[in-house]
Amino acid sequence: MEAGWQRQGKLWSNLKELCDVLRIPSAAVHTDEELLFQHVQFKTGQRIHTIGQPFDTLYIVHSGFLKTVLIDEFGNEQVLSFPMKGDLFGVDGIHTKRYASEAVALSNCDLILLPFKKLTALGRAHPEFEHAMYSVMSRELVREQAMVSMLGALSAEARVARFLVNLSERYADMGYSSKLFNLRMTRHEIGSYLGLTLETVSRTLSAFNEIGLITVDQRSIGIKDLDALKTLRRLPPSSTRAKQSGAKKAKAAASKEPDQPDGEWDSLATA
Amino acid sequence: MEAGWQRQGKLWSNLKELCDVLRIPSAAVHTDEELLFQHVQFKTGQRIHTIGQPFDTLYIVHSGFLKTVLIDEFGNEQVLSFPMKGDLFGVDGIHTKRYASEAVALSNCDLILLPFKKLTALGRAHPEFEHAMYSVMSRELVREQAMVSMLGALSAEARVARFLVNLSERYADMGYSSKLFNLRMTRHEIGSYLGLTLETVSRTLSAFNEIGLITVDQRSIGIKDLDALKTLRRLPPSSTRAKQSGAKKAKAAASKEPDQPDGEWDSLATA
DNA sequence: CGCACTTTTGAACAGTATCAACAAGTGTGG
DNA sequence: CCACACTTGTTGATACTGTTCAAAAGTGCG
Repeated sequence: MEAGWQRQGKLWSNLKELCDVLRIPSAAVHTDEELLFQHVQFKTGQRIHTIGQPFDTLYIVHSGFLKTVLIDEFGNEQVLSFPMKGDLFGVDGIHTKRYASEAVALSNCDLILLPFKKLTALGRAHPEFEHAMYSVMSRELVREQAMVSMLGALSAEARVARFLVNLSERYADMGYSSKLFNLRMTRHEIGSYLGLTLETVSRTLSAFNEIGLITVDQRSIGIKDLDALKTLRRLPPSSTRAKQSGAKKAKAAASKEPDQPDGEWDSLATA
Repeated sequence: MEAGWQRQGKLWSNLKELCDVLRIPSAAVHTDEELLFQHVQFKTGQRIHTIGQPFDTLYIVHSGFLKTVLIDEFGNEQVLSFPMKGDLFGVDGIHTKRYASEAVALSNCDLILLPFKKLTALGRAHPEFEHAMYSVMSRELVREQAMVSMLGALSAEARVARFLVNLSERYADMGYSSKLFNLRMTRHEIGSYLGLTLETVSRTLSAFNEIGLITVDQRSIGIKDLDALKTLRRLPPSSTRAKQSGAKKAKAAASKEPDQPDGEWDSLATA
């Protein structure tokens, strides 16, 4: 038992662990740093913060999957992002001192709390940490810009294709299989995220399956032709598709290859 | 002649002026602060930075109008924002140390240079300035989120309407008329920004003009019914529109009311 | 003055949304 | 344990919003 913060099933992290999760260099950080960061757990469906709630802390995903949403004047959800391991969220609360969006757990989650006061204090003590925080916020902004660009210019098929490619790369980053994974969100949520209806998402996934780019079985996705997905701009007409149905009846259902955690507390089992 | 930085037609600003332009509290700032920030001028059409160019400084618009764009693999521009007085841009360069977007002057511009190194140093010396910078970056993120939401959920008419409302409010903030102003960008650029074609933008403006919400004469826009623009979700069918053309033949062409600067160097004439 | 760019408007078409029916899976309570 | 309600996902038919292609007029600049 190396430290007190290991008690209670790892409810705390030190600065080095925080940096590692965020994928920022922790070289210059003193490993003897006393500062500890509290973890907090949420179960599937629970709300982390709501719109208008007073802001004081940022969240870093240690494990699990979430969505952040905006709610329009008539209660319709607009999905903004699907935070997962290593992502920071809550940043939109800094400006008005109130969260501008709502965050909901799509699976059981383990989050690291980063009080904004602590962040600024830390930035003053560790210049390279301050730089890293600006960098992470910049990364978020670039991500949003890419979303705007996608929504503004790409067809439905291209959006879904890029969504799958991004997810695949994200899973690879996290050390899971990039070829076989489960979606943590519904078609409706994907559609909202991509500016499409759930029917269009469903049809597009079916079409990709038909031409052998992927396999689909409910939430289970198998990537079969990553390059095609990456470069796809628009689908060939369905008349062309009808013929070439060959070797692609391999429903992914049977394969039980270990792809990603599905446990009670995602990747928290390493106690 | 109060200070050396007034020489050469106001090429420098102190910290207080910087904060004022950014609309952040400068109360705690020492007015005797020695630090000066260089200005730089760009003429219409000039490029401030390009994609991939090494990043080291942020820009704050002191006067003038710009656009920031992404360029896709085949050279198509995707407009991301239209920075104007008080806006910060270049933030997307922090993460990868290279600008992720390109900024172009739509009018003659006067920009304040904020070297990123200077920003971080300043943040350490003035905690409230550091907080303000986080706040401004958060504001940018919220703005991008609003764009994503708009592109994902609103009809073409609603997008154009909201664009006009935002512009109107922005002009009001800057002290210009919110009821009569000139667009600094082409229909094509507006369309790119809103995820529409230039034809749709043109048609929508014409339709708004027909039903009396605005007056349009090329780049000149007159706001006639702000509330209707704010709440507009979708236009009544054109068959309905045909009848009710009444008191709205007032082409804005004749009115030469002073609305905003159009000089050689926008609002730089106050020397 | 001429040429390139911008804007407007029309007509036909295409891509998605909408509406609807149904199937499969999940949880609840009798 | 099964009946029932509810959520999620698939697929089809149809309508409609916005794009594409095209033509012409207006604007501005060298």
